[in-house]
Amino acid sequence: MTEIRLHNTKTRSKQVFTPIDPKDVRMYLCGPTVYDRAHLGNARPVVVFDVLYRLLRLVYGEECVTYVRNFTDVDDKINATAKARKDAGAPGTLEDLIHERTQETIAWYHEDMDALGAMRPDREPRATAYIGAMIAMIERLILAGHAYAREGHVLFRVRSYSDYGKLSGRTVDDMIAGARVEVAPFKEDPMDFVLWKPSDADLPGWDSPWGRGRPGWHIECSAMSYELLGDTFDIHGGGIDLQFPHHENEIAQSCCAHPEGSFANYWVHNEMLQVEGKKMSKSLGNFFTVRDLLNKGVPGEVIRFVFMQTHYTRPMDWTAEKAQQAEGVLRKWRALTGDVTPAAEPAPAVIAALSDDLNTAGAIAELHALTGDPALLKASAQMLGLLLDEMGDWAAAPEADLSAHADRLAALRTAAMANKDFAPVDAFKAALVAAGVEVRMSKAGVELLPGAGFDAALLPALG
RNA sequence: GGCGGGUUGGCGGAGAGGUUACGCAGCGGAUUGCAAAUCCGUGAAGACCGGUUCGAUUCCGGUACCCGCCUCCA
Repeated sequence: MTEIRLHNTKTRSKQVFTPIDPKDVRMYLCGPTVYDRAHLGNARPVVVFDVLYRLLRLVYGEECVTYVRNFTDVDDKINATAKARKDAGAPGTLEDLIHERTQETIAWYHEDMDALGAMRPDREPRATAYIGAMIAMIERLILAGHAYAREGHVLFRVRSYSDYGKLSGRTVDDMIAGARVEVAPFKEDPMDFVLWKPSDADLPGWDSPWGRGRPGWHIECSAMSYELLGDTFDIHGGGIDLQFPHHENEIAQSCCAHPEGSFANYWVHNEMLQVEGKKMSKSLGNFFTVRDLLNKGVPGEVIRFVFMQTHYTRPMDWTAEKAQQAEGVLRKWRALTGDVTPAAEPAPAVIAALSDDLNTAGAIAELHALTGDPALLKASAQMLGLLLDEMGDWAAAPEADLSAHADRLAALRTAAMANKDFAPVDAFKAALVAAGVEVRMSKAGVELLPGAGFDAALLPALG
């Protein structure tokens, strides 16, 4: 069996991956808050963990891997959008409008991530469907002395969990020193975080032993992973920005509510995305969504390829130049493998690269070495979620019958060869090139191919 | 202030204590009326200062610079 090694944030080292049960490998990824279109940074973990999912399925068997990615559909930004719609006169209750908003955002998310060649996880639980499980977990925490209710809130008692801070390598006292935590009079300790908070009439809420309210952000992942994967599972993933406080809090909640388990054995974090060397942010004006890129004509496959050229533990810089280069490579490979039947197995070198902590850049380097064997190239690329049949429309040559132009060019060339005046044939060729046609003239004849920027309207007249 | 990551050839970007990464671009050649495409070949690196070692870009320490998190932004 292929040995997979992963960088485990928990131990800060690359470790051999040993599943709890090779017949049931379980992975949880923190998914999006569904308040709007996913931006490009949201797509990075999706692609990273899609590659890991594909690798696990290959190594352990397709039926032996369970991949869970949640939708956070309880959020103030969602509430704000719904409220704005209601204030603008939209029909339905606030809850209806919230549901409407999250439904449409989830549909967008699926569209956009599908375009990147990301497989859908096995389970995509919505937080709102697990409120009961969250309340049950909070009650367990209170019972065990790890949480306390105050003024309609429930807070996690950080000092009650001695391992708090272990994942992110900090201690509670360190953090108090930096002290950028919300101070609330009802907190026993400034580091204590919210498990449950009260909702007023303008906010969505659920009945609970502590009154009508809504869950804090961290509890949903603890509750859903417990319900779907159990008290101990294999891999927990997400962006490195989630390491603290989100994942730290998840660990505290899960381990205190279910001390019989050990929660996630391997923590895998992807580094952040930058755009042209800078952090993507609205204030810098370099903020854009996956949909923006797709609409600009950047194929999802190109985005995926660019992502995969950088190791997931390194910051990834998105640049227009990389996208252009990636497109060129993919175009070439697609032309090479177009109607080829993929080999039965991907190349061992590609699997070896992936198995070494998801070395996608190394895997792509191996693909370059396979151009002499299109069937193997195709099988290997498809294992990585590239060169898939369903995502190749962008690379198809535009349909155009250029035979009349080819004949004309051939005639002009024949004449030029005879009278040594190449000006007319050069002019005609230049016009074709300007229309996006690739012109190939050899001693065998003339071949015209519609290229990437082909525009039939620009074709030269035949007269 | 606390914690963590990074610095590789013109550009992007990996692995490995000693042997060609790879891709793009460049250069030379074949081919072409000229090109394009294709094929063949090729130069080019490891922020800085020390240490360990027969030997370090790869291990250790320090310096500089960059970046992320500590603000429910992946």
